[in-house]
Amino acid sequence: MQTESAPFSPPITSATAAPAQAALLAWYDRHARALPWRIGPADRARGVMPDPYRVWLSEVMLQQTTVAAAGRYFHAFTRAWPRVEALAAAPREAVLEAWAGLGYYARARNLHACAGVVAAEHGGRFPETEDGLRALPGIGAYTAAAIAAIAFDRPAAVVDGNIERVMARLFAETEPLPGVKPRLRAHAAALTPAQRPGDHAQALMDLGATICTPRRPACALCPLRPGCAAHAAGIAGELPARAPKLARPVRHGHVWAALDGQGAVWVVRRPPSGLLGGMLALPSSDWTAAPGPDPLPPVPGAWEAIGEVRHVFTHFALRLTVHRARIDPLPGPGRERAAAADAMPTVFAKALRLIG
DNA sequence: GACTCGTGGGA
DNA sequence: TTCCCAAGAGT
Repeated sequence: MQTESAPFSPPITSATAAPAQAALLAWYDRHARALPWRIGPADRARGVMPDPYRVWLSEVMLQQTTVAAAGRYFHAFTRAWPRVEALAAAPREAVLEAWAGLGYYARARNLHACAGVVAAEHGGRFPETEDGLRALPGIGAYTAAAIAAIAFDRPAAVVDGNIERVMARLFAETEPLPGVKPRLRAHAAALTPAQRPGDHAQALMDLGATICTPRRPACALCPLRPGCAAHAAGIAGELPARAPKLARPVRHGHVWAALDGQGAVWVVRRPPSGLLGGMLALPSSDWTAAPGPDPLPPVPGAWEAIGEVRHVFTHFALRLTVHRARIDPLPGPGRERAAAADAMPTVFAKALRLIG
């Protein structure tokens, strides 16, 4: 039933929330992105609901991560572990290896821990309430609300970066992030409908990803334009405001690639928490602020410095001097080089590419 | 509230 | 090249 939305104009209030919600859902019915983990609006209207396991898995993968990057990993994970019980039963090392390259590795550690709790303490079923979900490892305020809304159609106020941006513009909130977050959350909660809350949340995220974009928003195509205070003021593209960001320091370090005669490379496992925690790696020095003299290699040998790898983490940049030597037999566990690169965080994969 | 914690793609 | 930042969580 396609109804002409009633007129609404800024500021959106309880009196005009309903027309805005209707306009948004009508737009979503026509323009929803087809995503591997999503049940589209047409199927949902027929009562088809998504698998909570797949919703959870996708939401964790999508934390601070693009849809394009998460897609490949989503297919690999669902193929290897189709259900939460299978993921819970998998060795931790296998899960971390499958996550290698996707970043923010605490997500993988928490993912495996969460699967264990759901399988062991909840009979393999995800809790349906925000509070129940929020208590699980790796599920914070956003992810709990997203799963509750998308998987269980609960009217939870879902607030991610997209929705923060949409709310900042819709209500012309000019105070910078992160201080303005509580106000944006309140707006999102007030706009959450009792009907189709899952589609509403996904509609706002799609709108933020395709129309209400960070730069040069396509306001001409936006179903919420009639009620958008920022558009009315001509400042949509400038919101949300953000606190100025700090410079990124540079750190320096060394990695050693010990190779045997069969093309295997010596691999180590990093400490279980902290940066790249629990991940497979090449032996490396501490990473320090100044490029001091070459430290002692982890084993004696004919080490040769063959180049430098540059890599950027969230809060610092890294320059690693890469050393190579023939060490046979290896001093510890080895792995074929291409397979090792696939199982390691990107900074070590770069070093392995360098040694050719 | 302020830090820590990855990566790749686009402008 | 450089900057921005994308479906945030844990401490």
